[in-house]
Amino acid sequence: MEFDKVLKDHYLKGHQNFLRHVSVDNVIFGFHQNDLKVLLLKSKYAGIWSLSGGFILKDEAIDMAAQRVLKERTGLEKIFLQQFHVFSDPARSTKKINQQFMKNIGVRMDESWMYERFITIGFYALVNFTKVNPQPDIFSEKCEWFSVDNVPEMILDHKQIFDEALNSLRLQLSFHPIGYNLLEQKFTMPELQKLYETILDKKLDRRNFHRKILATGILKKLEETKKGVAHKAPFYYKFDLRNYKKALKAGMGLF
Amino acid sequence: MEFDKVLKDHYLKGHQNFLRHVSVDNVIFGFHQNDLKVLLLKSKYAGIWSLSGGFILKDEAIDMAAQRVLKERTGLEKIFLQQFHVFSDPARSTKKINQQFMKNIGVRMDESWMYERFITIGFYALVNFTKVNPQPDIFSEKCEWFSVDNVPEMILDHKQIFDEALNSLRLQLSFHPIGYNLLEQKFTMPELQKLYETILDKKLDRRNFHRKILATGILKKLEETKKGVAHKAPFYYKFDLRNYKKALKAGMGLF
DNA sequence: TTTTCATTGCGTTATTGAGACACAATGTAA
DNA sequence: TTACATTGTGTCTCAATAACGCAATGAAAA
Repeated sequence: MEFDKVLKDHYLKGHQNFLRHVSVDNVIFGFHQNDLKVLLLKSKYAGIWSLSGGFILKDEAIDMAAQRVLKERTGLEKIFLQQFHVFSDPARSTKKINQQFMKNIGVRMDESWMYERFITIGFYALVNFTKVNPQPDIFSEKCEWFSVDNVPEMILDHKQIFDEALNSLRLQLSFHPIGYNLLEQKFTMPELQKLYETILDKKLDRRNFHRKILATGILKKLEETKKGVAHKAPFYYKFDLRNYKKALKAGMGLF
Repeated sequence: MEFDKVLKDHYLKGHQNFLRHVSVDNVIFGFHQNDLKVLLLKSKYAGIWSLSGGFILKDEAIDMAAQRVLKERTGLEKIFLQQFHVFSDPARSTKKINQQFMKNIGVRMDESWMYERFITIGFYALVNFTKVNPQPDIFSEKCEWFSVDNVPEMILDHKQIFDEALNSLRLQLSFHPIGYNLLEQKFTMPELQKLYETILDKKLDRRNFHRKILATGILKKLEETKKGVAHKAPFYYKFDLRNYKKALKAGMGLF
């Protein structure tokens, strides 16, 4: 089926497969070159950036729906996903944007479930940046990473959803395996520290960070050091998954 | 309209007013006689206890829906409500219970939106026990408080929702005005301590609690003491709302 | 009236933890 | 061979926390 036909079909008959009025939106976080990033899509029709969202199959749990959408976007499976808030303002799907869509797609307001009101459940995802191969889906023309402190204008209330996600990430830092999911398997102490600093949005003392994080026992030091740096080479570390999970359950109250 | 007619009408035509597939469930907490309690309803038709739930009007935000449902149940308005989790297992509305309902109410499975799949958004509410006048709604025969460590069997996944609510309450203790909403305006130090102990599910040192909580500056000591106790009478306190709100924003990391 | 006793308010001490900073070690680049 | 940015480890100070002592209170018992 050619593209326009697929899209029109989704607008006219999608409600046969999906629940009406409910969607999921994923805020996909990655960490690269000491910078926390978020993956956004540019819609073909709206011409503006948005989160990666999708709908819920009639016999599917929302977590599964979020996983499925995430896989379509990143190719990754079994990713860490966390629901954090439901956005339900009746005015959040504004008429203005819908009318733009309507004109572009050629489906009347009264013909499609897509123009009805939607309640969306926000998830945040933590992915390994280097393992992701961003692929725009059929509704999008581009798919790109943005630094979290330099995001573009977004569709609907997606900026608000993004802000909430970042805030939730901050609050749940002590209870979720954020480092484990965002970093490479091997990483250096400065990299881990930068991740914490970015999420918490504050500077931490290098030496105290080192001591505190080691004291938790969640790290295993490797003998290998990083190559090609013009100064003392830092050691690589990896997570001791057993201890890490134990520590998270108790909620390590660092920082 | 008589009762049976109202109910049947809701089953057959409710979807004209409410969103399909989405509901809210409130876990209503109160504190009385040094005991944390939860308000439950006993359904006329299922004959088993449940949380106070409801549906979302076609042009209503979920928070407003939760407030509306709460008012119908407790008579109270402008109550502290916090969404904490979405429950979406496709199997959560089990056929077994629906069939029981169906027989009792006399509406066929294929006739009613009420038998379709529901995703529910969990809220917890903090209310002043003495201001509540529990009133069963038209679907319920009874409405009663239960101690949180002695709850009865509940319908569907409501026990799981309740457990999650209690857990969220624990995690958010430092960020939400839990004491302010659950206690009387005037309260004693032992009462406040018992509330914290119940929610955290652990004993706290009486003297250290006293000192730490006063150090935050969120309390105002009154000159009045409690009457009619067979030992040294504790002073009454009330919250210094200005300082309390300021402290919550920063998140006081006590206990 | 006096004594008893559970409980409260306030205080002291010992231990732990956090933050600030010093300094030697490392390894590429000048 | 030296300079230099950065890392790994250690120390010191101060504040916060936990553990415990004791006198004061006031209704109930004697």
